[in-house]
Amino acid sequence: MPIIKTTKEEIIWKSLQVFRKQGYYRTSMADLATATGLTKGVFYHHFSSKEELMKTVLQAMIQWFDEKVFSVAYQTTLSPQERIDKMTEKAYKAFTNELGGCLIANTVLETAHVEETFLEELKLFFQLWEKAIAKVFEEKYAPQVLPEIAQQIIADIEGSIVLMQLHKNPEYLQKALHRTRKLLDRI
Amino acid sequence: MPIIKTTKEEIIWKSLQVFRKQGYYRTSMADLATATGLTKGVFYHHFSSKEELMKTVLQAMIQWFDEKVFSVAYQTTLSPQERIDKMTEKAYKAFTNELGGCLIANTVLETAHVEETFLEELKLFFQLWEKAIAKVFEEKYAPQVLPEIAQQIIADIEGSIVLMQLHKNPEYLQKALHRTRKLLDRI
DNA sequence: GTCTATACACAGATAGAC
DNA sequence: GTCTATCTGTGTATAGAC
Repeated sequence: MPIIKTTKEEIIWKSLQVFRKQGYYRTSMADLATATGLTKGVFYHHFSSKEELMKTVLQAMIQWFDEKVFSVAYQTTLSPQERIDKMTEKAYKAFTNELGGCLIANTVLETAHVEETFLEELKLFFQLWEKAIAKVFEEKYAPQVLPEIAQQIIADIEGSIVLMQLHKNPEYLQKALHRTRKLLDRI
Repeated sequence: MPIIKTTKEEIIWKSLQVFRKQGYYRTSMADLATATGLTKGVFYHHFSSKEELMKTVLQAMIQWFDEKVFSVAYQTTLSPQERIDKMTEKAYKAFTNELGGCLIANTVLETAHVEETFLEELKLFFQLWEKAIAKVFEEKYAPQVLPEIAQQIIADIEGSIVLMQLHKNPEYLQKALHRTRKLLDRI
């Protein structure tokens, strides 16, 4: 059996960092090859196209969030406050690691008006996020207002990430997450 | 005097639409030439580079917002409620015309980690926006909390634009603007 | 499986005719 | 001022040696 130096997992994870920093269109296969220490030839051995790679990266990102962040919402042995704090902490780390930012939101603004290719994955991410928030808030808010509460929280966080990126200051995100917590305490 | 078929103003405005739809990196000079009905040669006669064109476009966009939207905040003959409603209406139209979206936020996420080129313009936009909101809310909130109120409103709106773009549904933005109004009524 | 070399299209930008 | 033609670099993707 040949020794595999770089696993597919590692390629995906490193590619994700590059896409998140540079965006989809700005990132070339050469950039990705450099970042992973491979050649373009090897890259095309693993993935048939840049588009397929991006889809795989997005799916990996969504799965990671689902397992590590959104899943906390369903740990009903914890109180809503405890769940929000735990989710908040994990989300904060995820959105501020390396240079920071949310690959999903970046990709929405970059591609949504240009191609339909990634729409399904992008929508799934926000759908899972909204459901998780609704689960945590369901004891505190009426079912009719839950969707808008969740959308407000997501919008506040994503918008704060824009400001965070612009000013290179994580405080913007911190404050948004704090506002989320207050929405749970208020009633 | 030769007849100028396409004025610089028109080139800038049409380029803005293309940049907003496709993003900075994805947009080629050929795309811009097609959109304006000119040739690349003519384009480079007016602008020395794609970068210079983009800066000009961003500045035009900021000036437009400043004159048409943010200026309403300082019309102190109107009540805060009237000013918010007027600003909200204008902002809604600006963010939903054509395919919709906010060129400034798009450009932040696309370029902030890649190059410093447009940082100054991008920061100026949010600075002017924040000041305008603070002006409208100054009678209702304490000076210490005004910056965070303004940032929360901006974040909510920009995040809602992401969701609007993703689902191609302006209702997300509408709801965010409605929440802004409620922040003014609440106290 | 991993490399080098390369095909082919298109990017940004320029030259020079009219 | 506006066009056509073109330069040079880089993009995605592939072929074929090892």
